[in-house]
Amino acid sequence: MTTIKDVAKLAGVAVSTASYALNGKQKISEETRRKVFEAAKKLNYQKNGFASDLKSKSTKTIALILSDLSGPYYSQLIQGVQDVSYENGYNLVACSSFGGYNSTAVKFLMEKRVDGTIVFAHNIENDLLVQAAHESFPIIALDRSIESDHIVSIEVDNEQGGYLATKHLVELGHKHIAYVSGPVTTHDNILRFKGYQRALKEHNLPYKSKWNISGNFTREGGYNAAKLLISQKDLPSAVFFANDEMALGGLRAFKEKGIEVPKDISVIGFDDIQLAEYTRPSLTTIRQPKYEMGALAAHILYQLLKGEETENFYKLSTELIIRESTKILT
Amino acid sequence: MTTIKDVAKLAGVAVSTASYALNGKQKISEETRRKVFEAAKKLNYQKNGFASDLKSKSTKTIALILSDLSGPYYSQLIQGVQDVSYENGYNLVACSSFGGYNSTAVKFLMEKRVDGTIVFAHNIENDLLVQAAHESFPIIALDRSIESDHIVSIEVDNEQGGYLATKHLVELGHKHIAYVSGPVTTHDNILRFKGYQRALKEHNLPYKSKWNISGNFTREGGYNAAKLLISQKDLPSAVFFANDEMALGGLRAFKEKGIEVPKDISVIGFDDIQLAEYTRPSLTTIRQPKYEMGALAAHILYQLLKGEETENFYKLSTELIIRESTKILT
DNA sequence: TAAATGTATCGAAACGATTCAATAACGTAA
DNA sequence: TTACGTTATTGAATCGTTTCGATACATTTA
Repeated sequence: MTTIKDVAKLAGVAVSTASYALNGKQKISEETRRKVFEAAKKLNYQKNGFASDLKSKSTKTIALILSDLSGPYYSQLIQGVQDVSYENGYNLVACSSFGGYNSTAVKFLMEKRVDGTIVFAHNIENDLLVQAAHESFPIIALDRSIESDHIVSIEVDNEQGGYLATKHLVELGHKHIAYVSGPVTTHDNILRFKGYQRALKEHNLPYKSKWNISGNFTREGGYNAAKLLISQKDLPSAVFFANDEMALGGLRAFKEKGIEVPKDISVIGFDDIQLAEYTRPSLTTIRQPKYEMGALAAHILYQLLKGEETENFYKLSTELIIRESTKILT
Repeated sequence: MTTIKDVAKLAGVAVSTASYALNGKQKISEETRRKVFEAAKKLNYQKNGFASDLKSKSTKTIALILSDLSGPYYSQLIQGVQDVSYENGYNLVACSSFGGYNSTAVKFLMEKRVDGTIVFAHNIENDLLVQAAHESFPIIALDRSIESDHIVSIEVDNEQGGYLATKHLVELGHKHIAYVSGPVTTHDNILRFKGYQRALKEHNLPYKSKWNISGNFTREGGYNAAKLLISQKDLPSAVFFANDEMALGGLRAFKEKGIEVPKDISVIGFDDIQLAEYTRPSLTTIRQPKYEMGALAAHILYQLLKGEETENFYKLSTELIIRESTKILT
């Protein structure tokens, strides 16, 4: 590989001069600048990014860490981050935390290969983030709440979302509302469930534990949960699936058993994934402001990188999207 | 930030000893190893990735360059790349070529911030790839064909796909088959169109230019193209949309005008995007082997990085997926 | 006991850029 | 002519690692 040394030699100038010329940083005569660029072109010179970063201690790049790079779920979030990064003239790379401690994500976090990062990956523990964060390496943690210097947390108000979903069903006249949960220990699930309970209580509806079924946040899980509900004696008149994927599985299960949605049973999901609008019936759900979340995260990160002050906790609210899968109880 | 120097000092050993201990590379006594790790932990030492990369000239990381990070379209491709990368113990980062010459992608390409790269982004020109590729920096170019050292091209057989789609319609008895094209200059579109023409010719069907409408590969474009077809006098009995997005737009246009698919008109797409199976009617289409493409690309890249020989051109074939949007002409 | 062998540790050079402080070159004012 | 200011150029130090070759010391072998 050709280095700046080679360029300098060919151009007949000092290495430092070549560097100044190439970066346009200091007064360099038109004449030598030309010579340097000519030499660089002739040698097909390209600077070594590492060497440059090492010296200048800045990469003008941030990383977005996701638990799964390939998830269509993230698409809008990424868009938000991307747009704001572009505006700020920063580079963006995405990497996955798949593989836990050996993952690309952890490598980027620990070895500071970027100027800062946005983390949306629950398989990375809080401790690790706390350890990695630093004055010169701010971290934005999405969908969790961490109390630590140089870390800003952004959460969607899952409790409010759970409440909204349940309230919608209640207002349609439903009194028997099942809740299909995600993994019971997850932050998201706990809060959504809390919102569900709050709405029930507020409307004086009893909570029945037999209507709380675990679905694991997967399509398959939702399918099985719905099957289980059906096989129990009295079917509720509405089901709140704690995410859309599970709701999709649920819709399939109901269809297979000849139970019509929304005629026989109302279904509501959570997330508003892209597919939600294309299912038959289309899915009523709680929209998470994903684009906004990404944009906000990036925005705050750039503020921190500029040394500005910010809050260290933000909460975004959700929105009820009414489609065809819920209707008034007759 | 604390450096290895600090660690060495605290542990009372030489810098080189600390490095050996931390990396487990050379014989180091249990005693000093312990001292070094203790010091590192106490100081919360984390190595500087740049410095390390600079010296060792390898990052154990590859980049996947996409024209749009957020596109759900890429999901399976990414999955393929990710799986193979994980098997090979390499790190993967994804970056976008949005922004052209100022994009993150170009920075990664030119400054060699990774060991090699897979490029699936048409807004990066061949010349740039040729310039960036190097013995120590192999590039896999997807969906285009480049003749150059250290670049391997992988293409989906678009011509065959176009042929397959058209043949399917012909075999269903259709004689009047429209083609809704993408941007006319794009590689993909040209080949798909070629396949369409070959199938027509092979079955002695005439090609009518009024049935070749431009749809720009977008949903909106497909919608407008379908509208245009409808407003022309004689409607064809089948339409081949050069991608699924346009087909989606087309379906909407037909529905709005009360033209039933597939009763009144058959529709076929190209790509087999995730939504294709959820539209009403679900979409008959040509599946591109995206996962396989990603996996193959990664596989070849790792072969090159190991210094092994490979072909420098690969072609993958497509598959007809029959769903509800096409039927026998009655 | 001296020589040979082996092991753990160390010092210094290197990677390829950036940047500070020093110098050279040159025109201008005194 | 000398002194000075300005501007373009340079040499050398530096960033934080890795790694080569040297060294010191302990152990085995002849």
